[in-house]
Amino acid sequence: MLTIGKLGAAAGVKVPTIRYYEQIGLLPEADRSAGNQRLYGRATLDRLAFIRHARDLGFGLEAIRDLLSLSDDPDQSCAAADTIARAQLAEVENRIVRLSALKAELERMVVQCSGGRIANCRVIEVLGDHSLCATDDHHHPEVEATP
Amino acid sequence: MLTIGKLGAAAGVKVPTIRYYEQIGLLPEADRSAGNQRLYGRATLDRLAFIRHARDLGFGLEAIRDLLSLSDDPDQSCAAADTIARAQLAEVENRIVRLSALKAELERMVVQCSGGRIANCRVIEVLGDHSLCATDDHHHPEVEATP
DNA sequence: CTAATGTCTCTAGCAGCTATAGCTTCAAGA
DNA sequence: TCTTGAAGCTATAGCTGCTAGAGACATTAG
Repeated sequence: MLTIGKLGAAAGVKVPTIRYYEQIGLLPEADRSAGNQRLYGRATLDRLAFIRHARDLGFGLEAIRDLLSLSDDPDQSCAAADTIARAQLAEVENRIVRLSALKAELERMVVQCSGGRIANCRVIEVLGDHSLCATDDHHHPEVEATP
Repeated sequence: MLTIGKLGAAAGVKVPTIRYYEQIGLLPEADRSAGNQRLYGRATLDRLAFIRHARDLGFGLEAIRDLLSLSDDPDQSCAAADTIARAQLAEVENRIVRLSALKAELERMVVQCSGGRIANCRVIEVLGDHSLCATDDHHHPEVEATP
């Protein structure tokens, strides 16, 4: 049996995070020692490692909750798990695309900065004037499409 | 003079967000009408557009606070602004790298999922067993380096 | 004049933890 | 055996960057 500290070390999760996961019901309520301290077995370690790994892959806690309940029920169809994973993949791809646009814009900015005074600073200038922006990826729907 | 709603529409920022920015001191306290409603001029519109643009580029509010105070002082050196922008660029690049690793991992997962039962689901399996993971990008410092 | 919209303040909530305070329990050394 | 220090406990508040709601006042169009 593991104390909460050992469990955290074994799974790479901080102690308060474990308690938090228990609180929101991602982990079951732990058994307690005579002195009221939480004790964990292998099953919880596996579950926590699962959660940690899914978090590392960017899944949200609600998605993880779903994945866990799927994994608790091995006879169910794989489709739901597949759907969740694909949604996560799509979101990651989306984020990469958007970040790449930001990266390009930031690069333009810093490359053009000549290192003089603020008055001529390209960074400040570009930030202040959206029309100097190359990518129009980040436009404002509220402004353009007022129904 | 603009009411808060017009200002928000003009800058692509929601009304409560403007009040929030005022509250945390990113925007100055607005002048008020006879009926106590906020009124804004060009200067605030520009400032808000600056903030919005910087947010779009992923800058945090504290970085924006610094950038704003720099832009208020045109004789200062550009170096600080440049540093902030470069830090932001570095962070964006970092995020892209990490997300790309996640993307690869998620792709491996969903491609290998044969669509059968949970018991054989690759998605669940990979999540449960870190060693099935190709990228070891997301390892646990707390576990490996215990001083 | 009235009705609809806009604005006001204030408070609480979201994710996903993290930190603090003040306490109890446990394990190891003298 | 006593003592110290680390680790555990609960409960609460804070973090970022907003967003949503309640209930009251202001403004504007018809």
